[in-house]
Amino acid sequence: MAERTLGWIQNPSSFENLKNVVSVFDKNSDIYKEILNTKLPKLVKDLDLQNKLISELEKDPLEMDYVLLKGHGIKSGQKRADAECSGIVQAAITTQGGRAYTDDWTADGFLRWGISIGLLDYDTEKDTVSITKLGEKFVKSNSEDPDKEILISAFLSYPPAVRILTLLENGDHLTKFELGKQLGGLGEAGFTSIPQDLYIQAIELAADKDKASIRSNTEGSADKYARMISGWLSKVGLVQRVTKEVSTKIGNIEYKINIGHSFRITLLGIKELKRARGLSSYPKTDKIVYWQMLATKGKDRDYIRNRRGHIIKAINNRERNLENIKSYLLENDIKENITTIEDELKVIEAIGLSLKHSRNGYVIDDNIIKLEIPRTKISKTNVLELKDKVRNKLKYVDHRYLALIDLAYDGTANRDFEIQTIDLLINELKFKGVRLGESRKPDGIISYDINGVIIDNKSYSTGYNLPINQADEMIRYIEENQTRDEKINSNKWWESFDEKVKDFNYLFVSSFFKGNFKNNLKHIANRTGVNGGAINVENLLYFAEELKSGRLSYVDSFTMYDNDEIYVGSFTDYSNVKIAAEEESHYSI
DNA sequence: TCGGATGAACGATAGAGTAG
DNA sequence: GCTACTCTATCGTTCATCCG
Repeated sequence: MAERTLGWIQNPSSFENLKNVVSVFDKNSDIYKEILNTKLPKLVKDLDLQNKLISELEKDPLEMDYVLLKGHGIKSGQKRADAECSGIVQAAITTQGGRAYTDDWTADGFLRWGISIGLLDYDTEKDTVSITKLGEKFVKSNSEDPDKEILISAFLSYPPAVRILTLLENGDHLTKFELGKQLGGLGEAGFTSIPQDLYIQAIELAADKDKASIRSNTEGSADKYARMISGWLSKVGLVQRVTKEVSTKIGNIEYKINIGHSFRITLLGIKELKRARGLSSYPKTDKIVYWQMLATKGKDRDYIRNRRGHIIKAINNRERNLENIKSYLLENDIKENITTIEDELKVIEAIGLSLKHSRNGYVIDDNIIKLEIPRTKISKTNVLELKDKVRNKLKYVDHRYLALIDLAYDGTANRDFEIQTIDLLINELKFKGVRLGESRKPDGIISYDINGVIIDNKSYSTGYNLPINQADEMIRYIEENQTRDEKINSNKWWESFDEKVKDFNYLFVSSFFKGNFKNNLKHIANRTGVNGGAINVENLLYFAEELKSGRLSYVDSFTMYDNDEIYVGSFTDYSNVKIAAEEESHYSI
């Protein structure tokens, strides 16, 4: 079975191009003829491939191979911009720069789009795509209003679009960040969302020349999904794009910026949403839920897809309580605790399914089509084990922050790890703070009353040994903060500390610590006279839990920096902290 | 900004190498 | 010479920001 991801679409937005792509599956369309007779012979240099693509297009019925539709990427060493046309769908789209074909990723996006909203149909076994009745109708329609009508019903069969409409339903005016945060995997890998107030802070603290690029370059995947879906919905009149003024406080000053990617529902949107739910005389709209849309990224992708898929099956049009869902999962070789199931239900809701909760349990009352769960048994990795273990211990901290575990172990996610760590400390907890994180600035700082902490984040899949150059960098920051001399560092990052902060500590945060890090912690303290510590992501979350539950006071929390690794030992029901630390290699996959 | 475009991470896979 | 396994180079998939 081919590895595919469906349901989440990054690039496509133009209805015209969407129609071109669906038209590829209609032998009578002009696009079909042009691709077959002109574009492929001209654009595909590799003659073997050209013949393959042409004979694929001449098949009857027209059920085409996903790989040949999408095409492939580049040979190693090549630039993407130099890639030749290698797929049928690539040839269906003329690019922004005026090139006669697009790249494999955008082609993949258009295929995903057509499949996800039911204009195209995907066969998981054969890895092929064909056109649906609705797709045929879309290709044949040749004016704007019927197009819109078809697309509205297509979008209403796409759960993430229903999710966006539902979030806006009560009249809220939401930005792409506010929507993205509540869409899909809720912050997990593949669904990153930028915390809005950190975005505002970043723009406000940046030099004028940098503001525009921060605006255009700071966008998580989920934020982007929200922007694209809202964009489609606004083109068919279900939502309206209205600039929103948002604000946040840094210190005692309130900063305001405008975010253009903000949306409201329209009257038509409310009406169509009701119709999709079957609340009028219309029948309920079927929901297209491919197994391939239940998770998108990471080693545990297939395991999570199965877990979510079985939970959906368990309660689709049948009410079950948590215990019964748990046993249903067990029958399908998935052993999970209640907390995990509760969190998964939130994700299922955030994907856009209609989850109802009553005294007797949970039910999804959508008519779900296309959901087929493969029978192969998959076990979870140690990172997911850790995540689910910590999940079970967090009663106060929002489980969204479990994403920190993914990020800490994902060596490529350093920036997001910094952002989400500061987000946890200032938005979920009561610290004041800022994420700094540019060159010659610490990753972030936090404070509470007179106490301040300089924070350094490092995401590493195999653990962090705090090398001496990183320790020296921390020493430099501590000394810069002590002398506060503009001549030494002109960016004056220390001014982001509240004025009353007098006592300072430092902190390293990573997946887990190993090697010589303890000596380097002591080295930092000896050199600067400032005490600090290192905390692994697991204990960071327990630390947050202790603070949020009130079992640990903010003032007392500053006594924990004693130039060693910080364990949250007082944690109830957690007697094996030390053991877990000694077994750290256990999580170092 | 809109509507994609890009470089890169990382898993999958095929072919080369090798122990037995 | 052959099988079964490992090791490596390349390929394919999918972001997570980037950008004309």
